[in-house]
Amino acid sequence: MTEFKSISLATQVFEKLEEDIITGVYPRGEILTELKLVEQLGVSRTPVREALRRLEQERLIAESGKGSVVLGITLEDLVDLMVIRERIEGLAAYYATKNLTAEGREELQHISELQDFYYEKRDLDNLRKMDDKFHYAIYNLTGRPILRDTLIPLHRKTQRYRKISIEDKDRLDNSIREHKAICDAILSGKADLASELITNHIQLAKKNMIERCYQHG
Amino acid sequence: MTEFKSISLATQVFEKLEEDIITGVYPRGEILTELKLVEQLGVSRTPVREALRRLEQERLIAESGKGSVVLGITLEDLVDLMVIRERIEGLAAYYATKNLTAEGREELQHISELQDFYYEKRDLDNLRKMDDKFHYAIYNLTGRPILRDTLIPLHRKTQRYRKISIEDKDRLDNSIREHKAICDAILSGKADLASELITNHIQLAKKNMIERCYQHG
DNA sequence: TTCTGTATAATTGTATACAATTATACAATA
DNA sequence: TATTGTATAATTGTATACAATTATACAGAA
Repeated sequence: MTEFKSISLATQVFEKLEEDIITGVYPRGEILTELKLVEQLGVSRTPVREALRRLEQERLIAESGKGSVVLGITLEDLVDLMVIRERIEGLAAYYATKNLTAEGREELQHISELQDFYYEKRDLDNLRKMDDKFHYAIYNLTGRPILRDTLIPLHRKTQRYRKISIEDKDRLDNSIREHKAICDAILSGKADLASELITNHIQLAKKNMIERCYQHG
Repeated sequence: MTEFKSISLATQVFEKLEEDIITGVYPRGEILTELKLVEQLGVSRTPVREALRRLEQERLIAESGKGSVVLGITLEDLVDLMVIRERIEGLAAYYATKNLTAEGREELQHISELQDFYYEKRDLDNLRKMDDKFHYAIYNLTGRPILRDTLIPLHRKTQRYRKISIEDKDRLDNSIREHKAICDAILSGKADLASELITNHIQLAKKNMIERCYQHG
């Protein structure tokens, strides 16, 4: 049986605001007041407040005397996000390889096939989602909560700029090739190789993102 | 004039619970229900709930159907916390050196002197607090929010095990010496040296913590 | 003008009532 | 005994009233 779970309004509000802040719908500097969000989202203050406290904890907003100010992700932040990932994501790939389970193997293969499927269709939106799924799968397969919970927000916060990056066809092609190579390394138990490949992958992604985004911005 | 700021109950509850979970007052696996906390802390459910949502975001607790289950920090977590710090804290020291301000310089000198003061008095509790202050000062001096906000929780979560570690006199002595050397490097503008020294510092701290804590636990 | 005080409005902080959900105990049934 | 259904209790989810705080505008004094 499929697992059902009613998602609380507080969580829905959090996820919507998180997405909108990360993708820039709410620009840096904008003031979010509880009342405004209550009217805008049609829920009471309680779930709004809980969402705001969680966003604060993620450093996506900050209290500002009057309302919460949106911090969002700057280009300077992007550089740091990628530099940190560059330094620790190899570790995640290493552990994922060492702790690979049968289900993990299947999951990675499934993601790899889906990636091909969306690539054939030139479906950029879903390809970006596959990038999420691919990296999240690795984080989860590590079996190391600290590593996973450190990396997930770092990856998620790059979302806005990744979107811009994969509009570059060359980069998209390379990215998919790199994913495949990493996948192969993990599935064949080559932990050190997986680590090295993912570090290179992030380095290349960083380079492309920064170049393109500094032009756009 | 000194800056006053009334701290909300929600924040006080959060900080107390965070500390108690990290230091093990609430052991891993314990169930926290809102009602229990309301009675225990003498506040209403609203601030308790906000605190719980923030703790969830920090992955110190998790929902469990019935109440929130305490996750806390395991020894395996400790290893990962230190490995990650080992890989990125050098970057923080580098930026702190490059972006050093007059106030930053004063702050570091002040912390260094206070450290000597408490060392003379063999005041372990305050010495641990100086370790916090020293590392937080560096994180803040980077001027890089992502780096700071990634490192602060990683450092804070090691608290319980650091306490055990500095009961070892040799380790305490070395730790203080290492702090001094890092401080000197930053103050004299040697960014690469500061980076290298702090990486070694964390590596040594990690080694000691793990050895001692695996005995204790 | 610039500063200071004060009233007012805007906003957040807290408590609590009630609704909805979920777990639990226990009886009834196969 | 094992399983299912149902009532009950425990718990969380949400809305809202009221309190406290904070920002703002504006008048009056230096």
